[in-house]
Amino acid sequence: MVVTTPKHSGHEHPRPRSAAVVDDIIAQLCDLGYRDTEPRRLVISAVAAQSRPFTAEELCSALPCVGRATVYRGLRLLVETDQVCRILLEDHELRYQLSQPGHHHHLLCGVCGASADLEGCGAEDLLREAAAAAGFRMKGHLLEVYGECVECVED
Amino acid sequence: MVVTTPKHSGHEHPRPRSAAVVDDIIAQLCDLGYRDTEPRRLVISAVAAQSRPFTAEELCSALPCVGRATVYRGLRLLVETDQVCRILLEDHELRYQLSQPGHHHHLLCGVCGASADLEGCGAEDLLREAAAAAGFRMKGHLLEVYGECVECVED
DNA sequence: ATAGTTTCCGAGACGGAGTATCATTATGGT
DNA sequence: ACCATAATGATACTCCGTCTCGGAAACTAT
Repeated sequence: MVVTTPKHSGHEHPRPRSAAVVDDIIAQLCDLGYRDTEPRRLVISAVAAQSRPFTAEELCSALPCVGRATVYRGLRLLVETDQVCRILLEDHELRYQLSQPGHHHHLLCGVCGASADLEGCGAEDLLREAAAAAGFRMKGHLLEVYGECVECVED
Repeated sequence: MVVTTPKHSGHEHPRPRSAAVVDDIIAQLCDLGYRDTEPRRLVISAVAAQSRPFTAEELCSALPCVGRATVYRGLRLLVETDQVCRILLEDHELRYQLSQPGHHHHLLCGVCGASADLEGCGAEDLLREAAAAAGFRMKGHLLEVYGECVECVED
């Protein structure tokens, strides 16, 4: 089942099909010196098939023929290479999602579990200033926004 | 009501007297229907004695004569009653700190581990707007700021 | 191709962090 | 003092992720 579930947004450059996504990511990993392996492809493929932020264990269940350690390793590699981002829910549950590289935050729906990207919200500068006012040099931050998405608000 | 003078004689910390802090928190808990117990006082006292955000396990080590489960329960109670706040480090380590009640964020120094409160930074409104622009109704958020504190920057 | 080198895999052991269980004890209202 | 019940503490357990290590697969050089 190759289902590319489009996300909320409007202007979207045509998302390659799942197979292409896998090839693309594998290519990038190869450039970094990592090998092109079957289990790795399966992990990437499963990640790409998710329409919602997912947990590592969910991924393991979705890949019964791939070792648990391999799934975790693959996931970690994808996070380190900025192909997948980590999402922290309100209850501190850790989830993952395929992401466009680059710094961004997430709007997370507590009802349906959907996530939407939030970019260029300008909060960074504000925080850096506020931190500086306290003699603090900001070097990073963690930000997740919780609430309800359009569909769930309407119900 | 009996006000037990806590802790065996010894060194005092330069902050408001630990005993008073303990009595105050215990009083609030009693108002909520919780009992005034010795282990509970020990936990609160140990929490109040910390000068930096601490982990639950650190607290357990600091209280060898209090059961681990009791320390965790006490900590959870303090968080639920808004006496103690949770702090999430960059590596996702969970720490705690005695806090003034009310919503606020933390500036966390990655060098010395110190934390400073950040209030009224205005980021909330900005986020709410940005979320609304995506048809998202914001109901909460998680925000931690990482960097270096004054002293550590100066070194 | 073939051999050699190195990464990667998978099964399971392991470890940290927090919760559940449950018999026992302590607390506080009467 | 009595007693219902909240709290404690030892420990078992779950969950999630990493580590270990022998064997397999993938790239490299020949």
